[in-house]
Amino acid sequence: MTTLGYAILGLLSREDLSGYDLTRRMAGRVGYFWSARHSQIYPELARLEDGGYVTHSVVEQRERPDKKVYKITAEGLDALKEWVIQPPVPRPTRDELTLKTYSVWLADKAKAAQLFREEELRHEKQLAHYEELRAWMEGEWRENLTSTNSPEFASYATLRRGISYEREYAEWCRWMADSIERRELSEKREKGGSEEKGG
Amino acid sequence: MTTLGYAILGLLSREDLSGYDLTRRMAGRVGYFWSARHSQIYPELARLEDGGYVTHSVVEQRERPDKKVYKITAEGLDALKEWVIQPPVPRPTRDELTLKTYSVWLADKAKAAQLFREEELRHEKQLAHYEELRAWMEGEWRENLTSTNSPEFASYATLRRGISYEREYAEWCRWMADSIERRELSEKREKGGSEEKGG
DNA sequence: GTTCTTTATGTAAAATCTGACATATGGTAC
DNA sequence: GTACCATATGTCAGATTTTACATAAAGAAC
Repeated sequence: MTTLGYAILGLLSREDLSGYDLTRRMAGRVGYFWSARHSQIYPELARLEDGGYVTHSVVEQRERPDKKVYKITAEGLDALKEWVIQPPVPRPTRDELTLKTYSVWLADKAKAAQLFREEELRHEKQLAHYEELRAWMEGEWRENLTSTNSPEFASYATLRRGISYEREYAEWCRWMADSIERRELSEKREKGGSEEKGG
Repeated sequence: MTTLGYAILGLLSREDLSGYDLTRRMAGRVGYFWSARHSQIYPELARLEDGGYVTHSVVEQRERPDKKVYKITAEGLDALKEWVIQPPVPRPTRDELTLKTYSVWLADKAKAAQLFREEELRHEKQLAHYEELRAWMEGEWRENLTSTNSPEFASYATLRRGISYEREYAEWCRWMADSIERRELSEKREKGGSEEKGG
């Protein structure tokens, strides 16, 4: 079983869904920390059905094409429960912006500062969106959040990770942009202001 | 050009290295936020040389096998400088522990709490290691860190990202473990206080 | 009526990455 | 002397992921 398989089972454990529904979910919610295109999802669903983890039934629709709605089986639910408590396989963290940072000493400083400023904004926007969701959840789900046995708690916990992740990232981007701007300014001042720059 | 190619150029812009050296670097430093095995690095070096981004010379050694030492070219350096200030291609964030969290409502709570406790420890250890490096850098590189034009500043900036990333992750794991433990306790209390379980 | 969009399900080619296989030098441990 | 380890460079099979190709129903826009 692949991680993608468990991601799909995680969604199907909450509600029956079609491949198309799953594809949309994989661009939100779970998709904050896992994602897949439909070209990965359809074949994976076939493999899951082969393995007995899901079943499907065809639902005929009037004003839309027919769809296959997938349901998790008892075996699928057991596999998912077991997977959840296993330590995650260590995967290397790949982050292109941090990799670029390693070579930032070579870069045009004005453009570099702008890059980090833009990324700061991007992460702050995502953070603001998450904070809205959080406020909504804490209001709407007040009772459900008191029990770790509710899917609502699980969604909330995932969102909390998203919030602290985005906040941390935005703050680091701000520190980077500030650092570059501040030091460029002080280096220009040292040179005497009206001079041109050199190597 | 692939991101891996730029990761290699980033290392070669600081010092000439062999494929073997690069492989070791990719498991540290840069490797904190990008990594590759030697089976990826050797073919990529050949492609980089094909594209004119690097050249190599064979260095004969007495007590070890000969090695190919790679050097970045002017074209390679230009490409790297340009890449650094380009916005990173948006990649989906994949994090298996957070994905597991989405299904934690199904899990055995004692085992789930233990999982997050272990992950908390793992990230705190990594954090402690990074903090040591930070203290060393701030002492040893005091002068170099005042200029954004030094590779030392770039290394330090990358490390700062590592530090805040690990701190954020450890804190969230702690919050998760605490939440699960606290709520499990209160639910047991509600069921009838005659059986007392620890703290 | 033709084009565009949303819903809906697939396949295929290519890129990327991991894990295993393969070879060779020379030092140290037993 | 032989087994193991660090150095050193490669290939190949397979898994994973992305991008593009492909089809089809029905409504909405022009």
